[in-house]
Amino acid sequence: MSDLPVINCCTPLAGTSLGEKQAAGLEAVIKALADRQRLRIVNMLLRADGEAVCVCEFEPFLELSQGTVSHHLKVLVEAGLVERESRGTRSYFSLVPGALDSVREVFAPAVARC
Amino acid sequence: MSDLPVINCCTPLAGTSLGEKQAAGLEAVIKALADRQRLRIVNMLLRADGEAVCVCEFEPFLELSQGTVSHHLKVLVEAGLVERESRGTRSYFSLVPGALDSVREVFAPAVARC
DNA sequence: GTCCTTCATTGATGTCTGTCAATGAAGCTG
DNA sequence: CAGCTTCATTGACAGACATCAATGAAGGAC
Repeated sequence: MSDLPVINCCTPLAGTSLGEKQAAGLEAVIKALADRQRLRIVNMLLRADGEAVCVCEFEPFLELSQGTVSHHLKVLVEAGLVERESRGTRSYFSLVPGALDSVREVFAPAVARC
Repeated sequence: MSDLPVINCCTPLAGTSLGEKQAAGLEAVIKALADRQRLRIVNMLLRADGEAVCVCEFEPFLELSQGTVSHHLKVLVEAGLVERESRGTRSYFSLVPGALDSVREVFAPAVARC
């Protein structure tokens, strides 16, 4: 599982026939979002409006063990939706600009795109 | 697992703090989309442009056993994304109008909505 | 240097899920 | 009616995944 490119723009679901391989790529990104705790993480990051958020802020909100929080963040990073930044002994996370937009576009109707 | 209402409009992720319960509702819908075969089904339905599609058309495209195809369609129906219609001995499926739009709106940025 | 804090990783465990083969139910056709 | 077609459901099984507790790694404070 190398680094997944975030969904290619101009590849909406309504476009041409979706083969197994392309579907698998899309699946990887959507799977990263298909978990309630990770949705809450994305929710926090959206509300932070671009600001990076420290791991220590997620933990009390999610009420999960520290290791589990770290796991969820890793999943989001590997999906290309979130990026990590180290500051001293802490880690800060923020949304990759435009990543969620790409997800949104996948479900756009079959009209003019990009 | 009773019938899931499709995501409420005006409930974007960028809105207020997402609790466990709300996150679980969203999770259910996105989980239904987080499978490559179901993505391909949605892809076919989008390309059908509102027309209902027979099960027997999905099967050769997906190259899965008939029972598995039936399973995937059931998941999409229970998520509120797709609806089933019986004609004689056949079943036809189509996208629930607006359902994907609701998914899209969930990932909208924190600006003007609805 | 030693200690503490913060985070990542590992290993273990129980649950969920995608798949198939087999069976069941419901509608046509003759 | 009997037989056939189409689809849904069931049972079984392997693989994936969310979670925790425990351990490891790296940076700051003293």
